[in-house]
Amino acid sequence: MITRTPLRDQAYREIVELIHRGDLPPGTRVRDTTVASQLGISRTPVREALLRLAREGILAADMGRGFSVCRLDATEMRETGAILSALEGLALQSCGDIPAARLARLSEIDRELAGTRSDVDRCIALDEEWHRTLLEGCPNQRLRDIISTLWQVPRRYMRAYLRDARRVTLSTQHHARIIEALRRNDRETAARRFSHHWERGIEELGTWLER
Amino acid sequence: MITRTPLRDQAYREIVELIHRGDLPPGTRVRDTTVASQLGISRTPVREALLRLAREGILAADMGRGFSVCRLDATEMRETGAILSALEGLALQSCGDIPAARLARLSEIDRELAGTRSDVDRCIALDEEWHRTLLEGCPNQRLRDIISTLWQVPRRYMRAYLRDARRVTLSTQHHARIIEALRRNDRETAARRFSHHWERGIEELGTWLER
DNA sequence: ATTCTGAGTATTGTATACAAAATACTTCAT
DNA sequence: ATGAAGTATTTTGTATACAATACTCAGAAT
Repeated sequence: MITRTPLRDQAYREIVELIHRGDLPPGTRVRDTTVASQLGISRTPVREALLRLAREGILAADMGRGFSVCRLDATEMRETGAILSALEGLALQSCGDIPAARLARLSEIDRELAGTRSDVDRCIALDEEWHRTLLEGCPNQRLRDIISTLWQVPRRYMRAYLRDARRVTLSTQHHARIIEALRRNDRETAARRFSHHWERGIEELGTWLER
Repeated sequence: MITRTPLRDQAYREIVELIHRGDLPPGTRVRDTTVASQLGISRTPVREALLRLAREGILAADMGRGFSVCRLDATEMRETGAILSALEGLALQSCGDIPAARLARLSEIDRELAGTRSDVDRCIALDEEWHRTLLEGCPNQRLRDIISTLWQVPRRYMRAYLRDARRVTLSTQHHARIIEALRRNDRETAARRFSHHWERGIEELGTWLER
């Protein structure tokens, strides 16, 4: 089956890339004309993508003065963190039994994560892949969608933090303990450890931001 | 402070109204040109509003063939219901103590709800106001925002159900029991009853849809 | 030196134009 | 009548045009 994809979707992905690559640091103004000419398309689909990113909390849209990349803000981070924690918890619950193969894959990701010290981007990608893999079996499509959208927010904070801290604190310990509980099929404990993992992460990022 | 609001926001609200009023029943194609001329504005802000509604799951956007109002679907309803249940639970938890005045207001809404038998729209408005009032003190701005966006989905199902069932089953009993727990400051029980309330509602709508 | 002022430019929000694709309609063969 | 094929008409996605607002920065006033 063939599917033409709208330009706005491609534009969306490109802009997300630009932001996550750090080409557009927090606070930068994003001019639709500039992006449009960079991508070789017109303003219309670019603006549609920017509007979407604004709804997702990545960009700020002020009437009459266009778009800009949101500044990092501890409150916003804590807020989205709390939401993601709850939603990923829900997703984990509704997952059904997690096959051994997937648990093995999770351990595998952790092993690679533990071995990746210097490469910030790789670290974040692996951490996110870990979460995505964990919730792969969640049948609630919409939940998965909301989660992956929301993840864009903490990802920005993690990147800034890791860049700044110069040390990779993404502890794979928590991950390991969660996997351990899942292996025993103790969903209850796994969920509790999962939310604990989130809380610790949010706290770490929060105190760093408020330094 | 004066604030000009973008046309797209006004268009958004108008279209939401159209859908909720039932002028655009599920399955209807929504032509941007038509809406634009109805509202007396151009296609651009209308399309921006439609795109947003598509992201929110109210409209379906198929490449090359525009927008249409989503058909009612039990799975979708259950999915969003589960998410909303979790999120409103989280919001309730992070609310802090709920002042007696607000609890009184909740009872007041329930009283009015119990007395409103025939008017479907009024019922739904009251039910939603009840929820909004309950979570009024939630400091997590973004959470409140996501919740109110997601609410658009169940609202459509409730309307269809109430219209069809001809009887108002929106039991204020559950509400009363939640309020009772909150009066005793027993947040734990309140939260449990709250999620139970959601589950029952979802189930009722689900079985009706699958009739 | 700093703050105002205002012309000139850039950028935005919205309207319109246009080409491609989807839909509706007509015509003709069965 | 019914259905296929081809043509006209909408409608869509995207590009461009335009008017209004916001920014820039040189020069005047304090």
